[in-house]
Amino acid sequence: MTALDARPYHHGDLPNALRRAAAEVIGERGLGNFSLREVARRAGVSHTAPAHHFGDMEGLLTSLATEGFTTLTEAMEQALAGIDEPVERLVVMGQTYVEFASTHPAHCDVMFRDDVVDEDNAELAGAGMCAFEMLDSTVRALIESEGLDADVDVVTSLCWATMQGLVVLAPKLDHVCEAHGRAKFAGPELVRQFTEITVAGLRARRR
Amino acid sequence: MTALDARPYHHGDLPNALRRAAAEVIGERGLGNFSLREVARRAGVSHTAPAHHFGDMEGLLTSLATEGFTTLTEAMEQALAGIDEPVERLVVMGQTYVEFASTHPAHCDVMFRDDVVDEDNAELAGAGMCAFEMLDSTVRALIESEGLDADVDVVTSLCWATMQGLVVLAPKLDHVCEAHGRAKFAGPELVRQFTEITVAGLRARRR
DNA sequence: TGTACATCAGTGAACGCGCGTTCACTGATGTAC
DNA sequence: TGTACATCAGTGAACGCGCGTTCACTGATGTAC
Repeated sequence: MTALDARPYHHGDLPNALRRAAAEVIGERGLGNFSLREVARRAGVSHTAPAHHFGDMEGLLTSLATEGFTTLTEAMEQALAGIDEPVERLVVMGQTYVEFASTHPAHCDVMFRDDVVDEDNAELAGAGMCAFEMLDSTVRALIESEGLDADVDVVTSLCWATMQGLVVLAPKLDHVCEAHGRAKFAGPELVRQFTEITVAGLRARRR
Repeated sequence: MTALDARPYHHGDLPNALRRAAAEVIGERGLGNFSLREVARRAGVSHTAPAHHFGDMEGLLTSLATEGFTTLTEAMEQALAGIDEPVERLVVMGQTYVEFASTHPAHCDVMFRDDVVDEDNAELAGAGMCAFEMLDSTVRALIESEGLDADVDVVTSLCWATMQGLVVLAPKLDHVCEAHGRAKFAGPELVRQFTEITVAGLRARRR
């Protein structure tokens, strides 16, 4: 146990503090103006300290992206608990993803930006694959349980791309709706409609 | 007419040269490492020259984004010439968009990055709206001609989000396919399948 | 047709700034004996 | 239980660099009279 007098020399949980600070910096200044020094400053640590844990900026951002995939996967697992019906699972996964994107924008910024992250990092690839597999297995379950005539990869890609696009376009879509004098979209409801249209399309093709 | 001796003091078409150079820089170093000085260098002009045309970096990138929307709209108009059937129009629009994204990655980077561009710029907003209207009117035509029970905004959003997501995820999807030992996706064919599934879903709901 | 002048486009030196990196260092912790 | 030493985590000064901005300037062009 450390004494209570002032701050100890060792931070105690610097890696986590740095990730939190990094997310903050990305949120406020954008990835374009990201700097390791600013992150260190916010974590209350000298500007050379991060190197001990992450090497350089790419290392820190890779770690942040990995944390993003892990957090997303956990949120999905929790939201999906007790839900077995494949279509409903797809809806909930989509809703969780859209929700995650709005509460963790900095993580999202980094998760799909290969130029800023080490794509070959094993942990990152594993965490990403893990999230992907959740979607993939649900799509497979849907296709098999209903005997649909569809390629798993195509449908998985369709679902993922749709959610990804929805997240990216959300501000723009709201903007357009405003210009058209219509109400803004409610995220979860839009996800449900997207999913149901897609599933209806797959079922229709089976006949 | 200027004489042929050496380069003239005035560039002649600096705004265009700067946009081309900017796209080059973004392509090679990413938006994160973008710099006005590097752009000026590539355009063969002093580093203070761009200010006369674009003010600052935001001005130049806003102009690049506007050019992106304009180019995209023109490409779509050309590709759609003579095609009247709404579903086929949607397919071709999607294919043109995906194609555009792969041939103009730098423009795309900038077109949907509001943090780097002046969102209130009238030209940019107009060019963006113009592209959006093409999609929107086609979706409206589809819904009306087939008497579908669907909200125009929802379907437009669905189409746009799907294409947007496809573009962003393309490298990642290819990567996953490789990992699964499957062939990579062919862009245009995937767009067609996505569109047909969505349309089938809309038709199924009408019944 | 000529001249004067305003305006526009581009130059290049100078500046201050924040950045990443390197370096020699110190403080804390764990482990071998 | 104690001591020595290696290792790990963090410091802070110094560096060189590319950046955007400012400034006084020059070269070219267009227009009024």
